[in-house]
Amino acid sequence: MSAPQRATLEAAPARADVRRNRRRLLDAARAAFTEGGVDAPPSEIARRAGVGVGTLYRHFPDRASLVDAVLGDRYDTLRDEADRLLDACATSGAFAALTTWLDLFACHLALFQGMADSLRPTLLEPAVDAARGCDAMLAAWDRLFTRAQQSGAIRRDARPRDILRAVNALRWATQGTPTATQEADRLRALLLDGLRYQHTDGIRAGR
Amino acid sequence: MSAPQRATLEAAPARADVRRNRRRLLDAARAAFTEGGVDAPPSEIARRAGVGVGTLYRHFPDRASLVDAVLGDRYDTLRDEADRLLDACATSGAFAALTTWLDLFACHLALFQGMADSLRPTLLEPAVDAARGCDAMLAAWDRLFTRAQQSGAIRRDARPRDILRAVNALRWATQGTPTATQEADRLRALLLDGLRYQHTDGIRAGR
DNA sequence: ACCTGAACACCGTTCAAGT
DNA sequence: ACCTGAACACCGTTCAAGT
Repeated sequence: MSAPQRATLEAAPARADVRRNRRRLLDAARAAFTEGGVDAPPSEIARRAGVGVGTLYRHFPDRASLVDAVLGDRYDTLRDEADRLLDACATSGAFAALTTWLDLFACHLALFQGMADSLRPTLLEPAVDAARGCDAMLAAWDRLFTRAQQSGAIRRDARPRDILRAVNALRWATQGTPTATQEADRLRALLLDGLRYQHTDGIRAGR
Repeated sequence: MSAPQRATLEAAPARADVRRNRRRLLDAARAAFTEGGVDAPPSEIARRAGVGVGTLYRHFPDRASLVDAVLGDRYDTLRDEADRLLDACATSGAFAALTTWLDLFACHLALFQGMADSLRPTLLEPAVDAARGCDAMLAAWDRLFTRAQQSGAIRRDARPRDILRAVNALRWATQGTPTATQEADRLRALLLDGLRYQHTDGIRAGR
């Protein structure tokens, strides 16, 4: 009864000026995020958009919803890439598919300053956040990861969500430095070598 | 001329009530950190200590100095442990020494909530913070790490500071969950396997 | 000298008034 | 319905007044 109405309202707001405000807010937020990271002050975003702060809060009740709206269909794209790479496993190998996708994921994390912090609760298990439109992506990653395990490309005693959390964390570790991306890549390569390390003696690393 | 005076003043404040206030502030801060993490509000710390907020700021101008004061000689202890383990390399092996020390480091990071965030700038290179009394520890870690590289226990294309940043980040990734320590241990073990992974074909992991 | 806590500055969010 | 921005709540820091 009310479900279709809500869907319609969310998809296409009634008035033209409301759509225009939403568009302006998204553009302003993207610009502010690019310059100051996802923690850019609401007042600045509203000022850039030429609207009052109240309008910002009316359109996007909390920061997560604003960030997600700016991100748009990025998570869908990442899911599609994961599915595409799953098909490519047969020819290119499961490990290559894994690292290729994680490069894309790392690139996504580097979009704005503060993305790693923003995503941390979402990647926890059980997730603290309601999943922010990235459920499908996470599921696709799980499939890709499981395939790599089944093909013997990576060790079996690792969990898919762990790796995402770790990649996110390694990005966080280097943020704010001029060579952040380069250093995060290096740390990720190290982690991935650990992931494909095959134990020959049954002894766990560490203690 | 003025250096000895300053040292004397820092070591033993003139008045008894000043020493008492400092002691109370440290006890209160430790308690507040334990309950609410290192970001515990100054007002709460002052209230617990039974002093005004101004007294807190007089004794500890910024939060980093308060955290470091509460930490006390922990960094010296960690440095001593690193030196001790350096001597033990001959008998127990360099890799075991490395992982043992990193376990201690990880344990240190778990002392209070928010420790990872607090330490991140300090572990950057070039360090953003003035080194917070952990220079000696970092130097000792460098020695332990170099020894492990020379003995062939770990790969040569890794940097000591990288690993510390990564271990810090992996702790950050799991903080706030009931099984944070356990999960951080698991991720660290993965990273360490990557660290001792010896390339047999010259091909780097990932692209 | 040192301590106090009101005052100040700042920032995120809400909501009464206006269109 | 939606928009505005002053008002509110909150929190970290400072500093004039007091001891």
